[in-house]
This record gives sequence, structure tokens and C-alpha cells, in this order.
Amino acid sequence: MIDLQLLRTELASVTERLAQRGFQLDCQAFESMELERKKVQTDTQELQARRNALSKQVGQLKAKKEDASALMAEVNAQAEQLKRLEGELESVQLRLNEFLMGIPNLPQATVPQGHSADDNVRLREVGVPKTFDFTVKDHVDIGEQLGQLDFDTAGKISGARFSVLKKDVARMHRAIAQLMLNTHIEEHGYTEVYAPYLVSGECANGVSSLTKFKDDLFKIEGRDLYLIPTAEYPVTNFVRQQILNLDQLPLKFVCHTPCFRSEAGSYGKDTRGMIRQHQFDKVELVQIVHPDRSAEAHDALTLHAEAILKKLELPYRTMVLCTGDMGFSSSKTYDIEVWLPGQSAYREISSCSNFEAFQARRMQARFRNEKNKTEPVHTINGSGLAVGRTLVAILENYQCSDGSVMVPKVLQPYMGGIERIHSVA
RNA sequence: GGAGAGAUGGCCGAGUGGUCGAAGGCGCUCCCCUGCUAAGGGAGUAUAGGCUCAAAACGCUUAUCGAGGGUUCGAAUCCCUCUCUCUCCGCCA
Repeated sequence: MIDLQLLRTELASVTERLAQRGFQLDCQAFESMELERKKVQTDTQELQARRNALSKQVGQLKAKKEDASALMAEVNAQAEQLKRLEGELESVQLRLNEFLMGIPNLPQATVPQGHSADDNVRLREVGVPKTFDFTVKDHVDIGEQLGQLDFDTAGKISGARFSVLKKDVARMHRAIAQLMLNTHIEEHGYTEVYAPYLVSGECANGVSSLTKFKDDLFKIEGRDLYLIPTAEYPVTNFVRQQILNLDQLPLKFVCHTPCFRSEAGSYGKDTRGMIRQHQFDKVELVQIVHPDRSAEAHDALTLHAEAILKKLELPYRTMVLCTGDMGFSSSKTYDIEVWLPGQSAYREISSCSNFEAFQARRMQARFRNEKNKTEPVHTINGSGLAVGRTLVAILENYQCSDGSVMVPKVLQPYMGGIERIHSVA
């Protein structure tokens, strides 16, 4: 949620900054709602104050066993008007809130301007895509020929966009998650957490906009519960409706969960293979930080995610998303893209965003600052990394001409020391 | 699933339909006293809004005692619904 005070005091500049990310703010609607709110709210509160004062007098009179019927009649006389005003106030505040909740975050000044993914800016490129002296296959062909990646069985059980992994590939999938978790807790100072895979609508709305994105989520029938599309949902909400002490910051959590996405808006996109699934595993990094330090923490978190790719010796590049390509809640986003030989392309494997106070205001996550005043915290998160896509990248980058796949050195200890995955046949 | 108990400020804990945003205690902050330490005395100490203001402070004001409704001139207190916690029984990975 955008800062209401800012909207009131700097409407023009806010509108301009929102326009950079392609959002047209309806200033007129806002101003007229604000005007209405102000009038209705002051009128209502005036009447409430009067009622409270009179009621107090009634109590005093009754304590002295005197007649209070005149005062009671006076309160009754305004009761209907008060009720009407209270209703109006509720309605205008509801509308105002809905309006606010529909406004995306303001982009940081350092975010490049642009309209689409084409305008994203490359921040760095690490590693060089390997050249192969044979015709490369994509992960689907590799995995199926190994007999350890099975989309037919998955389809039979659950339908499209699911996968079944077997034997060494299944084990590698698990090993990847272990490597990521261990790296982040041992080398980057994160605290491992295990969290629910179902969250309430309220929590979903805290990190994103439930009304805007509920089609992307799987909902539990008849209950206010959603399957998480990322561990960001439960973990960021750890601090919802809390006031943290200054010395508790920063909080750094790492959490491995499956993620569930309906992929409602991506029919026909990435239908082949494991790139875009209804269910995939992800190791998520979440930081709750002091506002003064969110930018540096965001950069650091992104490097924490990149460290995994370095360990796996996978070529990648890191992009700064332009204003037009950023997510709704983000003030700045880095995408990490891994090289996939099967597609001859860099594909997203992590997205690291600084939400600044946007989520914190929605969640009412605050801390006591140096002046002992409550202030919203800043929240940051990023994939560190998507496990399924990492598996895809390894299969494709480590493939050999005979159809086998080398196991990256760093994963071998997690896989009983095996150095290569062979076909089961 | 059955039976019962409960939810109050940072924490513990009191609370009769009326001067209760809430006694008392602990903790914390500031001040005083005390030549160390300990003890003692005093004051302060919720959150989110609104109005006023250039702005902050002050001031005025509204809401909040798990959540949401209701009764009432007036609700922490009475009624209804929901959520959560605890105890016992049953079932169970």
C-alpha cells in the first residue's frame, strides 16, 4: 500500500512516478474521495464527541439519582443522523482503501525507465555459456532419455504442468535445495524457517493484492486459505501487526517450500518441460530491515542468490527490471537469469525485490526507530533459487554427448558422491 | 469429533453497564536522594486515525480490552456469530 500521507501532500509527483511504470492514477477520483472523507469524518466525530459528553453527564446525574431524561432525549434526537454519518464514513473509507490497495508501489529513482522486458538493463554477466561439440538437447529430452523425468505419469495423476522425478534426478532435486539452504544459513547468515504452505486471504493481501492476483492462486474450497505461490507469503507475514525493537533488525530468513501457481495468464507459454509448473520447489530469502539499509540489503540478498549459481558454475546474468516490467508491490527488482543451452537463452531463475514499506504498511509491520517512534519496516525477498529451474539448468549445462549428465562438484557430497547420472535402462 | 475453561496494555493481573484507555504489580525511561553496590522517593510509559498548523510540538477529537455484529443515552462488562488458545476424552502421521 502506498503512503496515504504522501498521496495527500505530493499528489502530482506521485502521479508522475506512477506513470513511469505505466499506471494512470485517477487524481480526480482521489481528490473528491478525500474531500468527502474529510467532511464526513469531521462531522461524524463531532457528533460522536457530543454523544460521549452527554452520556457522561447522564451517568453523573444518575449517580446523584437525578433526572436525566432530557439529556437522553437529546442524544436520541441525533441518533439517526449519527448512524447515517457512520455508515457514510465507513463506505467512503472502504472506497478509499480499495483505491489505495489498487495502486502499485513507487519505483526507486535508480530504476531504469521502460515499457517492457526489452528495456531491462543488464547489471552483470557471470560465466561464459559452454560450447558443445554435439547437438544439445533440452532438459525434457535429457531427463526422459535418462528415464528419470516423467511427464506422462505426472499428466495421468494431475494433468499438465506437473512433473514426476525419479532416481538420481529426484535426488539431485533434493540435493539442490540442501545446498541452497546450507549455503544461506552457513555463509550468508540466514535463519532457516519452516512455514505453512497455506495462508489466509489476509496474509496474501499483506504481501500482494489479493483482489488483483487471486486468479493466480489455488484456493481451498470453502475456506479462506490459499496455497502459497512462494514462501514470501507466509514468511514476510511473520512480522505482520508487530512492532519490532530496533535491535531486532535485520531479520533474515531462508525457507524451502513448494510453490503453487495456477498460471492462469500463461496459456501456451512454456508448456514444455519443467520451466513453468503448477507446483515447484523454491528456496526463498526474506529480509526485514531498517529503511535506511534496505537498498544495500537488497543488493546483498541478490548476491546471496547469485552465489548458488557460482557454486554450481552455471552462467548467468543479472538484470535490473525497468519501470514497466516490475511487479505490483516492488520498488526495485533484480532478475537473475541462468543460461539454458536447450533454449539458447537466459531464463529467469530468481527475482529479488525491495518492497520498501509497501508490504509493511499493508501488514502493519513496524519497528521502533531511533526516535522511539513506530515506523514501517522495509521488506525484501528473492528466490535463492528456484529449485526446479536450477535442476533444468544443470541437466542442460552438464549434459554429455552420450546422454549422461555430470553432477556439479558441489552437489556430489549431497548425492552419495556420484559424479554422473546415467540412463536407468 | 465430544465435554469444559479462557482471550484485557511490553509482561503479569483486577475490572461493579456510567467520571475506564482501563486499578495494582513487574519491566522500561527520566528526575531526586545516596561518596561504591543495594535500597528509597517522584514523574512518565499503548496503537492507528482525524482536525488545527507552513511543519513539528502542543491542543482538541475519534476508534481500539481476540474479530465482527447487536442491545443501550452509555459496553472491557449484557446478547449473538466467528477465530484462536488451554484442559480432559476419542481418533490419528
